[in-house]
Order: sequence, then C-alpha cells, then structure tokens
Amino acid sequence: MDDSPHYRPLYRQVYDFLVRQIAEGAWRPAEALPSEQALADKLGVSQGTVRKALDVLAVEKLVERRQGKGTYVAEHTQERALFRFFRISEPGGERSFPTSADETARRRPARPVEARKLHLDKGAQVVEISRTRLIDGKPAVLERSVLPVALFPDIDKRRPLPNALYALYQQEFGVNIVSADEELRADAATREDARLLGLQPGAPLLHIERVAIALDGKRVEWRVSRCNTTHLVYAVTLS
Amino acid sequence: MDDSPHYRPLYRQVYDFLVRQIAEGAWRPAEALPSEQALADKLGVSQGTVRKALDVLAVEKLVERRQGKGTYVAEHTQERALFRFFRISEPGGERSFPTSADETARRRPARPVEARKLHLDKGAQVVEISRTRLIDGKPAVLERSVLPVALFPDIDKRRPLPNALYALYQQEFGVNIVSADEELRADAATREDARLLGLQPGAPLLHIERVAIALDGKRVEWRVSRCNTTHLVYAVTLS
DNA sequence: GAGTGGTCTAGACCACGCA
DNA sequence: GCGTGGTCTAGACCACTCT
Repeated sequence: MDDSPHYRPLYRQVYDFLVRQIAEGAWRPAEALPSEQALADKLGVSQGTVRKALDVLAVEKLVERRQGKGTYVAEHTQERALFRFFRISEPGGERSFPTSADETARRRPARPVEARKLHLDKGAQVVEISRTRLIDGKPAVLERSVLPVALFPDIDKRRPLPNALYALYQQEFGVNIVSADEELRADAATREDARLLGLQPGAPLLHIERVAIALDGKRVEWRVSRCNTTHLVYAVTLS
Repeated sequence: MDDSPHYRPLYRQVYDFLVRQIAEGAWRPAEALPSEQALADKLGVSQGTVRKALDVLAVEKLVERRQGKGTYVAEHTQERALFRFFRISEPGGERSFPTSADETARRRPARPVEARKLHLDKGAQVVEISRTRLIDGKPAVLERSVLPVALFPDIDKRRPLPNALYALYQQEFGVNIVSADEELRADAATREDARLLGLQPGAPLLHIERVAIALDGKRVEWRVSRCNTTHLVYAVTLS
C-alpha cells in the first residue's frame, strides 16, 4: 500500500533545507552559499553530508561549484539559459544567437487546453506573450508563451522583454525553471505562419509544445513554438 | 597549450579501469561485478574510492546498482534501450511499443555524407538496415541505419533483426551505445515516403538524424528516421 | 544471519583562486 | 598564505535481499 520511504537520509534533509532556502531567496542568484564547513556547523552534521547534498544540487544545476572559490546559486544568464532550453541551431551544431521582434503581451482567461496543461482552475487569468524569434536577422520561430498571472504579476506591463525569459522569471519573480517537457511534431504552415515566416502556406513546420517545470515541481509555462527548419534544426543529445 | 589535467584522481583511474574491463567484456551484460570491497582490495584503494567510481558509472548508465544485491553491468533490454533512445510516443506520454516490418539489410561502400558523419575513410564498407516501424500496427516511421561493417561483421546476414538494435549491438558485437546526438526538422513527404506511410506526397514529416556514440566515444551508427506525426509526437525532457 | 550497497562521520591532504 | 571545494581513507552503522 504505502511504498514511501520509511526514512529520509540526512543528506536528503539537508538537500530539502537548501532547496527551501534557495526557493525563498535566502541567497540571490549568482551569490555564494556559506562554505560546506559553515553549513555543516550550523546544521550540526558532518561536512561530508552537506557535501553530498550540494553535489545533488549541482547535478540538478541549482547551484554551481567552483573549486577554490565557493558554491554559487545558479543563474539563468542570457547565454546559459538560452542554450540550455533553446535547442534550435544550425545543422552541425553551430549555435546562432536569437533575437526577438513583434512582441505582444496580453492578459486573458486561460483556455481549456492551457488550464489543463498548467493545472489551473478553469478561467484563471493568464498572460500570453507572443514574439517572433529571428536568427541571423531572419524570422525563424513563432513563439507563444502562456503563464499564470498569479505567479507573474504585471509581467504583461514590462516592455521590452529580455531575450531570455527564464532569466526574467528567476530574477524578478523568483520562479526557477529547472526542466522542460517538450513534444515535437511536423505540421503544415497556416496562412498566418507562412506570412510571418516568409514561407508558402502548407510548407512543413516544426511544431514544439513545452511545459516548463519550476523548482517546486509546478508547471509554470506552456509554450508553443512553430519553427521554420529549412536552414535550422532542433538539436538534442539523448543519454 | 596543454590544458589536460596535471593528474587524474584515483577514483578516475579506477573508473577508467572498470570501463576498460566492461568494454572488453570481463563481465557480461546483466552480470554482477565484484563487490565494492572486493574491488577495493584487489586494486589497493579504499572502498569509498571504488564507490565513487561506480557512482559515476551508474550515472552514465553503464552499471546498475541494487541495494542488498550488487552492481550489475547495464543491459540494453528491449524495454529499456527502446524507451531510452526511441522518443516517439503518443501525445501526453503514453508509450506505444513499436514493431518492425519490411526489413532489408545490404552491404555497400559508404556515401560521402555517411563517411563524414561516422568519421570513416572514403569508400569504407557499411551495412544499411532499412525498416518500417509500426505503432499500433500502423506504419509510422521509416528508419534507415548505417553501420561500419568493420564493427558489425556479418550483421547483414542476420534475419530477422530484433526490435531493439542496440541490444543486438551490445550482446553480439560488444558495442555499447551510451549516447545519441539527434537533429530534427520538418520536411515534406516524398512520393516514396507517402506510399510507405499512407500519406499524401508533400505532407509534413518529422525528419530525425542521429549519430549514436559508443562507450569508447566512437561514432558507430548514423540513423535517419522519417516519422508521420499526425497521431504521434517526439517527446523529450530538457534539464 | 551473512553479504551487499547506502549513509554518516572525522580527519588528512591536495588543487585552485585570490589577495 | 588562507579559504574554498575536491579527493582519499578507515571505520561504523543502516537498509535491503536472499537463504
């Protein structure tokens, strides 16, 4: 019946404590945590136990360890966050830096599909951010992100939006994206797609749907991207 | 000039030793390694050091650890290998078991693009395996795998081929696939695609190119899949 | 109960970054 | 030279599996 563990190892408890602290913003992104020894003394455990907890956090990319310097809260910088979750690149692995155009942001009630994807109550308010992403200056991806207003108050009043939205989520709203479930398929360009991307209607497009997951496990963004893959690819390493 | 580390930690040397042993087949897939203590005694290091090496191997999915039982050489079984690298599923995460049809295998010289992708000499012999993958009994994916004959002698004489090719590579040829670089794009169905998949020519198809990497870092398979994503998706988690 | 991996400790020393 | 994380050891005890 009950297959939950009968106990939680000490290093897991330390891990939980540290996750809570980071989530609450006890240390800001890019800031250093106390040293392993300091944390160990404070928590009344050995350094090795703190170390094990930090190792797990590092694997999950919540912190970054730098030998000789310290342990830092991981930061969603432009470069890093962008290339961690933005998988569009040139064939062969050349990575092009995307820019944005035609940004719009508006607030409205969630549609049923959005409420389902984000586990929201029917009719909850969301913000929809639409933008065209350019690669080498040419329109390549149509991107539509849907966020619960509750988590991102007044994000629709911010203009312009930064290139890397996840850095904004983290720094301004305390929402830390740690993973993203994506589903891809090929679809035909609609007239609207074709107009915005400079294609023929019916041309093949890569359709990507993403649910982004935050530190606390909550689903915080639903994003649909429609990508012209004539000169680009979606690159990913399975392991 | 030389940024290689000035030393290699002991646990890394143990790791290297164990990788070599596994690659050479000192223990067969699904077989248990000696216990941590036994390895430590044999290698003249502490149990903790062996442990750390085994932890790395476990993260890389080269071994599997089972508390109370032992450490086992990871096995590319049907279920596991299939769902580790076969990312096609029904929307929402339902995983359907694929079957195969219309297998053909033939031997020929590598084409330039194949020689480049697999780092082969021009004109090296390869085996091309083509098959149609069915999901729920319906043709869904056209798959073409290209392998260097040198690594897979007489694989073209084996019929029928198993559902999970990577299990065959591992068990019969000692080639252990540990990761795969994939590039995806949308493409239009050719007449041939359309005929085999029951689509209209020009319909959008998901085109997937994969380079599979073995334990020793060598590129051992180039695979092109063309997938009808009308009722299926390519699902992946970024983290 | 015996044997395995999993956790935890305490202490030593090493490699690195910086002042 | 000091403080940080990284490695290594030896030993204890815990949780799990099988006999």
